[in-house]
Amino acid sequence: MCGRYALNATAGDLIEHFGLISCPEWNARYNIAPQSSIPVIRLKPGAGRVGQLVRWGLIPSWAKDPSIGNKLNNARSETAADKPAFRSSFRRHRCLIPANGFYEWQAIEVEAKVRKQPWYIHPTEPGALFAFAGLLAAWNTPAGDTLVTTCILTTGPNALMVPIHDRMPVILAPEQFDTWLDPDNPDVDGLRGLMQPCDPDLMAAYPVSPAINRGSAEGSECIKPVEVVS
DNA sequence: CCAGACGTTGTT
DNA sequence: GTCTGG
DNA sequence: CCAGACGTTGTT
DNA sequence: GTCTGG
Repeated sequence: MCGRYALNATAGDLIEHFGLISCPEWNARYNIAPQSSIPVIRLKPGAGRVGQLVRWGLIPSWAKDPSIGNKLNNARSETAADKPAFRSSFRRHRCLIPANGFYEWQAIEVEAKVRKQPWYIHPTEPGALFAFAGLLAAWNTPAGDTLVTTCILTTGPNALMVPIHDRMPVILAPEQFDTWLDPDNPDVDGLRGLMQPCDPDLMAAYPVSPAINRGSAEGSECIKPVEVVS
C-alpha cells in the first residue's frame, strides 16, 4: 500500500507548511512512483527542519545488492522497529514525506472478475498536506557516493479506508512532528505509539481514472474525479 | 557457533 | 548491522 | 502501486 | 513467475 502519491505543492509551500529552513526546488507531480527522487523532511539537530531529495525505496546500509530497494517501498509500522531491514532507521533516521494525496487500488468484482479501481485520498481541509511517517537509510555506493533512500510506514485502515483497502500510510499530525523527527528521541515505545491510523475525518476520497495505472501518466488529470464504471 | 537472510503487497 | 535457522 | 519485460552473441 | 522501470 501507498505505492503512488501526488505532491503538487511548491518548495515554498513546503517551507511554509512545515516550517523548513531550506527545501530543494520541486516541480508539481501527480503520479509519484517508487524509485523516484522525492522530498522528505528531516530534523537537523541544532538547526531545524530541512527538506531533502532522496530516492523512494529503502536500501539498508548493510545491503550488498541495492536492488533490495526495489522492494522496500513500505515498512509495516507494527514491526519496523524490530526488523533487521528497518531497525536502525526506526531508531535514528526518521522523516516525514509530504503529500497532497495518495492513491489506493480497490479490488472490486465485476462479472466474476477482479477489477482494480484507483482512488485518490486527500486531506479534508482545503490546502492541507499529508505528512507520511517515513524512514531513511544511507547506502555507500561502490563509486564511493552516499545514496540516501526512504520508505513509507504503513498501518491498518481507518473507517474511511476500510471499503477501499486494508492498509494505509501512517499520517502524522503537526503536534507529533517534533517527537517523530528528533533523531535523539530514545523512546522507541513512544515512537511505536505514534504508528496509528489517522482520524478518518481528516481525509476524503474519490475514484479516479485507471489512466493513473500507467506510471508515466502525469498531470493534474491524474486526480480528476470520475464516476465509477461498474 | 556459523550461514544466510534481511521486505511489502497482494494473491493463492 | 542484526536476527533467525541449523 | 501497476505495466511491461523477461536473452545471448557478436557486430555496428 | 519475477524483476525492473515509471
